[in-house]
Amino acid sequence: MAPLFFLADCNNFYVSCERVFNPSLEGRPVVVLSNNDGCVVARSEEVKALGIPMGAPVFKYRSLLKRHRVRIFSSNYTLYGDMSRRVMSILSRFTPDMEIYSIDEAFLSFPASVPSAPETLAKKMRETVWQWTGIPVSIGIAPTKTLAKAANRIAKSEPEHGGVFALIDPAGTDAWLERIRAGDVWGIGRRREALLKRHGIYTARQLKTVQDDWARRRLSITGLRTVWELRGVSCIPLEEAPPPRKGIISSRTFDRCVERLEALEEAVALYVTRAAEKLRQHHLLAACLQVFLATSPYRDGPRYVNSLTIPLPAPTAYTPFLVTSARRGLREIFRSGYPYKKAGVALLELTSERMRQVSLFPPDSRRDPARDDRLMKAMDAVNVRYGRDTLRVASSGITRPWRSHPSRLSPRYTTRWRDLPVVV
DNA sequence: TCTGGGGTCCTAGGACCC
DNA sequence: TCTGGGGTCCTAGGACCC
Repeated sequence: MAPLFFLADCNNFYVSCERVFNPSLEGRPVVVLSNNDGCVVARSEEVKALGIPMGAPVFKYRSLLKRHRVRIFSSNYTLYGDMSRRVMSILSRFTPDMEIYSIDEAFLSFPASVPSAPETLAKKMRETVWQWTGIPVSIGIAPTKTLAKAANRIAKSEPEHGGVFALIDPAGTDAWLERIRAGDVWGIGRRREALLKRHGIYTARQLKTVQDDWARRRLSITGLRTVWELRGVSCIPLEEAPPPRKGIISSRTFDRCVERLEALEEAVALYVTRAAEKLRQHHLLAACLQVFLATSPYRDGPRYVNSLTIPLPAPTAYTPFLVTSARRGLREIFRSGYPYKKAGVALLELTSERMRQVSLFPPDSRRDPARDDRLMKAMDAVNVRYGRDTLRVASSGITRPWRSHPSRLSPRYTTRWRDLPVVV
């Protein structure tokens, strides 16, 4: 008997996090915005009903948001990350076989023999998460991950099922797949949906019956897997241990255009600082650094997009060296006279710091890497204790006029003492 | 004039996910 | 005026090898 996949997915996760600590938001329209307060990235049901799509640019919907008195929040990733950890740790009590798929979703697998009534088990999971965190979760159950995703969609869209839905019996599954658009299937994005439409394929049910060689040719190997998974053949296994990370990116859109090289250099130095912090947090070293900059893809006028990949002489996590390399790279690709809207860096070719490759020809034999490590440890420790950027490289700027400031941030209720909610 | 076959590796770009 | 950020994987094409 094949195992069953459960997909537990938090409903409107960011909005739900805000509501846990601010019950006055219950039953009212709420959105959470992207990094620059530019786009809508989470919507309450009331907002979905207004027809505001995911990713909607705020400025285009300003009047609609205002008219319906939508409560607007900047994204508070510190809060969402902490709430996510709580939800995941509760889910993990139900099975050791769990894959955390994203900040608000986890796949869990059970041998088909174990849950005699999978829906009952799922309802128990749901109730526990709700009771212990206040976050509503929906759960889809099926013999493949792709079908579990589809089942989850049904659980969410049809509340009469109590937030849990199973697609287990193959005969019944087809009738449900008939009602799901092909573009809503996990793994079918905009481009593939358009291609499918051109071939008369509109529903998940139709997608399931395409010829294998056609799917392989037109949708690539990943698309063929999707088709098989819709048929109930599991092709995408549970990944319990997260695969090693391939890269760390840090980038930001500016809230207005930046033309000066000096400002871009500051921004890039800051992004490198953030990426290097993450690198050390994961006990990794980078052997390669990429720096990129771009004008706005939305504006008319001259466009310029470029990037440069710089191999580093030896794998490192030493911020000052990474900053110097990135700034040098930036100066190479910078062209004056363009209104830049975005810049960023990526750290690539990551290796474990325990496997440090010693160079036969160190770039600077007078430098002692052990000393650099100690300096970074000290800097990280100070910044953890006294707050981010207490110690930083001067090249990342002092006033940082190019930086955007989210204006509708909620308190960090669960991770900062002075933001702790008070019950009166 | 006529110019092989088989293989690996790297990169850029595309597509997808949340 | 104002449009997110951080990831992964796949494919095609070019460079290179013998």
